[in-house]
Amino acid sequence: MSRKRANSHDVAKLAGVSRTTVSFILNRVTGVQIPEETRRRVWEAARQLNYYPDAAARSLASGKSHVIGLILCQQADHLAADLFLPEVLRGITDNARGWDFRVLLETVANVSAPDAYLSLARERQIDGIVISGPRSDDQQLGQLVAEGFPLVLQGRLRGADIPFVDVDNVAGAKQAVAHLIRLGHQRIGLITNAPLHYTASEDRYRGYRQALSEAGIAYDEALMRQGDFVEESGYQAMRELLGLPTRPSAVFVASDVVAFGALAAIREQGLRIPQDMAVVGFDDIRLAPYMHPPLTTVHLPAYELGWQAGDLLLQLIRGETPMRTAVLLPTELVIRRSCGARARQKD
Amino acid sequence: MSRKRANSHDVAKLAGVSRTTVSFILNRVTGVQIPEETRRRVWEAARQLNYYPDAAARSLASGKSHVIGLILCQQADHLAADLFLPEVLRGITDNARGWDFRVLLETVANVSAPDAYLSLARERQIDGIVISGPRSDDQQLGQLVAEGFPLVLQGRLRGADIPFVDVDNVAGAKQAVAHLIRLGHQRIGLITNAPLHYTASEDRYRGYRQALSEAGIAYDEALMRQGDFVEESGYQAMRELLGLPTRPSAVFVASDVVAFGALAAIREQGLRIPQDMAVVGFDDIRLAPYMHPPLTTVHLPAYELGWQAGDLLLQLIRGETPMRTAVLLPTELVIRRSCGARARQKD
DNA sequence: TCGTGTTACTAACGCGTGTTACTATTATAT
DNA sequence: ATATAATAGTAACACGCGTTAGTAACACGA
Repeated sequence: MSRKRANSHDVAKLAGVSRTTVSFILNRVTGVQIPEETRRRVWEAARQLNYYPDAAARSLASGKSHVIGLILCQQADHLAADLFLPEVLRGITDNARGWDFRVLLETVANVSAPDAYLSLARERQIDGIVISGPRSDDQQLGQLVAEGFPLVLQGRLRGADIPFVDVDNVAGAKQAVAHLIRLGHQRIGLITNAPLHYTASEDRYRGYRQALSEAGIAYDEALMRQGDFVEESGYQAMRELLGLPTRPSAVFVASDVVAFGALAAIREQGLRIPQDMAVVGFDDIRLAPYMHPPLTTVHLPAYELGWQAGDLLLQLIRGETPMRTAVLLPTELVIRRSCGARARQKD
Repeated sequence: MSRKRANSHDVAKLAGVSRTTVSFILNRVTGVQIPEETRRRVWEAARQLNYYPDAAARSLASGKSHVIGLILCQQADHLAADLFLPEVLRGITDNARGWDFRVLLETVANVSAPDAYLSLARERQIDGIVISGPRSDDQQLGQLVAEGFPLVLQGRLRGADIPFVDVDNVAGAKQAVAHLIRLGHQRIGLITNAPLHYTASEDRYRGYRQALSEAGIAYDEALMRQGDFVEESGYQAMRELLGLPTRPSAVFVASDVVAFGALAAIREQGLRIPQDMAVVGFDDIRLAPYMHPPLTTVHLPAYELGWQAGDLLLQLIRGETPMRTAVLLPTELVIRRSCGARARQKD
């Protein structure tokens, strides 16, 4: 028993064929005629020698690494508050696995660093890249796009014509606010999920305004506050809204995590939810059904988001021209107790 | 302007030296004497040609991929409930980056699949591996260990002598329960974070029993329930404890997520926390300070966990013999409102 | 018998780098 | 003047695979 790794040459020798034939057979190359018996012999030899083709040699020869990069651009705090990452990861790795691709992960706190992830592409370590939470001030992004490197954004970037996968934030927010209006609310506050220069944040803000507009309710800037990803920002924003001369009767918080802080602020004032203040969130994090009260919120298909991003990217890598390079996934309003509508106890 | 990627040969030509010299200079090989002027010329040529060494060729030649694998073995539901993944990822990628290593991520729902991640190692795609949430029935794991492949577990596996990084679950749980005892509680319930065959779960159970034992309180099996990662399991378990003829006056829930379900169950019965039922959790998830009431819990250093796992693995890859192959990170009890001790309002 | 396919392969090149062993030149010591 | 050592490199092999172009053997119809 040799201690050394077997290579395709060893397999070829044992099977009594050439290395070329081994390659043809193990890679299931089509258009080559090889009798079943020979194929069997080669497979058996490979099994016997415990042969695994060397990934580096394969990449070098084929020019493809069979790896895609996933870049997380959120800064530390925001990343930690992203409760969907596990699902997104699962979605993208599941899809990649189906095409024999692997996923390389990189976290990038500072997008404007000279070489945060560009070298991954330049060194040919990856065949394509998914960028989660892209920033418009990202120089490298523009370069990669210009070079025609396969690239998909997870989260939209306004003003750039780059393939992306995102949730329909406008429609989702609109749905949430329309629901509150339907319940009779006229003064509806808004706490955004993040500063408005984030596309998702702006979109949810738009949805809010559209819903108001279509119901003939005037937009009142006094009722709007900007959240900042984390619970604390929701807590603070809500306190401000509660301190208003005439406070709103309902509030749409464009992030469940931020809403979690808002709920705490409302309870702290001794107000009842939803009687004194109705709340609708966004994201439908796992904890939402168990909040106090269970949170009405807009469901976000996290797994699907990752899966679709992978799908789109792999199409680009294969050189296909996808029918849609702009994928907007639908959301769904999940009605629980915090909005005041009748609903089941949990979930 | 040539459209093709530059390779080291091109750089050599432009700088007027041999390819070998280029390699020496760009890789900062020590023990080779080259005047500053030549070095400058080569660096300049590389810059000018926008040269990035090919990762595959480099791996093939050196036998090292400079990539480590991170395998997430939790099944879908449990993975989604793992709120620390982003922090752990950040810890491990941060560390890896410092040594010029990348992180390849794989999710594995079914550990007993014939080749869930083994091929990553066999194909030489990675130089080492971190396995998060290892299972004792994992065949591949044993194989890798037997082959001497650099491997670190994140989460302990009892009965196997494999390098690991984990949090000190026993001490943490003990600390939590001792705190409740100090507050005067005698009948203290336990809801585990997961079934007991999970090492972390068993350890926290042990810590619970140790604390009782040292206080001279008899262990009462009737007060113990097994959680199962998710909120719902905590909700159900708590309902059972509340249905007991004489219910406990406090409960230690060995997971904040599970505790979140338990809190909902307690409130549903109209009981007050902590007056009617004190609660201490485990993990210190971000939402803990904003729960109703803010949850007293055992802080878990997630970033550090990832960082240390990477550190240990990279030592093994470098062929060093780490001074400790068993890393137990300390926890810290964070006192908030749910336990009934006096504390600041938030955090 | 000759030419044309068809079947079942193989020889050999190319991918781009790391690295060892070796050389040519110059400086220094004897 | 000659031996020795330091300096500044280079030639050439190895890494393991994918892939193109080509070939030997045989069948078969004209």
